[in-house]
Amino acid sequence: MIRGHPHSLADLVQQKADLSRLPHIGSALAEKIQTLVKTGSLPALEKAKKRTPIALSALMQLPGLGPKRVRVLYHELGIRSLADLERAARRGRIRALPGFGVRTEAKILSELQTSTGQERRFNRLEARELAEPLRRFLQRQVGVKRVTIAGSYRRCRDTVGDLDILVTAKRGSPVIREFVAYDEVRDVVSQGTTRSTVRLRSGIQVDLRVVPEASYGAALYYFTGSRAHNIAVRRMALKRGLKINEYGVFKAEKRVAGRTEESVFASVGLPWIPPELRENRGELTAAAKGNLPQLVQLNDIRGDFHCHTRASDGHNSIREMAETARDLGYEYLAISDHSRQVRVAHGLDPERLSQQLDDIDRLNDELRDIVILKSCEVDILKNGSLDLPDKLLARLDLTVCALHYDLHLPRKQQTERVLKAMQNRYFNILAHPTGRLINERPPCDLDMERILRAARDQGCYLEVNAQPLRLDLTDEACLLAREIGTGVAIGSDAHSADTLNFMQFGVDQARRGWLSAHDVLNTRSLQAVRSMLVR
DNA sequence: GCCGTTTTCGGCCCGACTGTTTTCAGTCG
Repeated sequence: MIRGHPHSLADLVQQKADLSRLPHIGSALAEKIQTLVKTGSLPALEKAKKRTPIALSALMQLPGLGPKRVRVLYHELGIRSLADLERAARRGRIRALPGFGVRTEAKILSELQTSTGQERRFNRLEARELAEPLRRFLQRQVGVKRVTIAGSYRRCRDTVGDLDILVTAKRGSPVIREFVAYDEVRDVVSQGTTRSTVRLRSGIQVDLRVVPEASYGAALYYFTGSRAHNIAVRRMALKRGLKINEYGVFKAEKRVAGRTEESVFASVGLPWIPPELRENRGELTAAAKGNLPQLVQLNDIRGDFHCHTRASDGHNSIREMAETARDLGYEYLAISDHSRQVRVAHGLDPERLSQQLDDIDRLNDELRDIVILKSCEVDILKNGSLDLPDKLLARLDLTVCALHYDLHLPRKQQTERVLKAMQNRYFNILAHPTGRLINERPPCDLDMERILRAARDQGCYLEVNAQPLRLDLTDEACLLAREIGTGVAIGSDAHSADTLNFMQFGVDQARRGWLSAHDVLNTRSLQAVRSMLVR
């Protein structure tokens, strides 16, 4: 709850807000949070640390070991680290413990060999490339009707830890046997009659669930999650004397819903909630009040403000990019090559940019059904000034401004840097605001709330960068933008014509942040965009 | 430790798979 909250709880404590009004925070936690913020330490935590070695939590990371077994290992054998565990297992001391046996001991040893301890998450493109071939494979199996990838993949999270696949099939279908025999399977974790778990060579875990067609809606709902959302809805059901499981909604023994997801939601008096919102961060209250947002869709997108050509580090010409954009149904496409500071990407100096602007004029005279906008991905220099002279920026239709260097500045300095850049009247869109690269580079330290407020007040926009490695803003930052009332622009940041369609990933991210078409600049007509960009 | 168009006390989502134990606890999603 705290991690997903748009505001820092420390700020809320300073403002003397009543924390116990937040969901899942009662009087006890509110008091502890206050103590933590005010004193920097927490007596209850220190006490718990004394009672239980903190290292024990590492043991629970191992598949098959939970709190009960770790407790036995610690109390009976004094095991408090992975090294202790391995030693005990090799000496055959674990098999004698109550609740353990020879097989469990062997499994522990084998997990110690294979598990790295830090399972990585996969970005959306990686996940899609692993999931789609498997989905097609399952679809071909005898007796299979539907194959749907559920879980965080369906909720469009920026990364997924595993794949959850739902299959509806006739009784007796060999789909699970075929699943564990899939070519990419490295090892089989479990295999039953209705579900199975495997690990693929890539390291990703895949959970397969097989249910009859009549349970499709209930199973899809259950398997989509999130867990927190499911638990909250099952609670609502309990209050109505209903039970929800993956087979349907039940009143006593009688099945009253479950063929579709809509029927499951209806059983607790709610409209269907889009998967992207199912995180138990307010969607249930909103749905109950009829206040769900009308989420932005790919169809709403009328143009793209961020793409590259061969002039900097892209792979296609302006014409090729524009024609592809036209084929995607866009009204406009802004060419935003790098500015000179970004030398590794062959960034444009004033002379080359000005040549490009002339080229765009000529192409616009020639091309029909698409307007090319003049833009540039202008570097924000360390002192907060822009990398190109105002005189040249004035010739552009818009700018997409970004940090590429000095990403490690302290929070205050980094924030001031961006705020100063934003004061330039030619600054329009802050591209990939935090600079994070998923699994590669952490976000830079920015006071996002201040930046969002300043952007709103000065008529600037923040980008939701659609590159699967970036997805920056995060969904949480989108939520904050929505609350503050700051507009966003979804940009593909395409470096080739065939990746202009990464736009979908950006739209998904905006949807997770509850944004509607109204909140997104590039759902507007060209005429509206032109006037909205003037500061 | 949270929560309450039943409740300020007594509940707390639900089911599959595995392995150990002979009917189920532990773990997981």
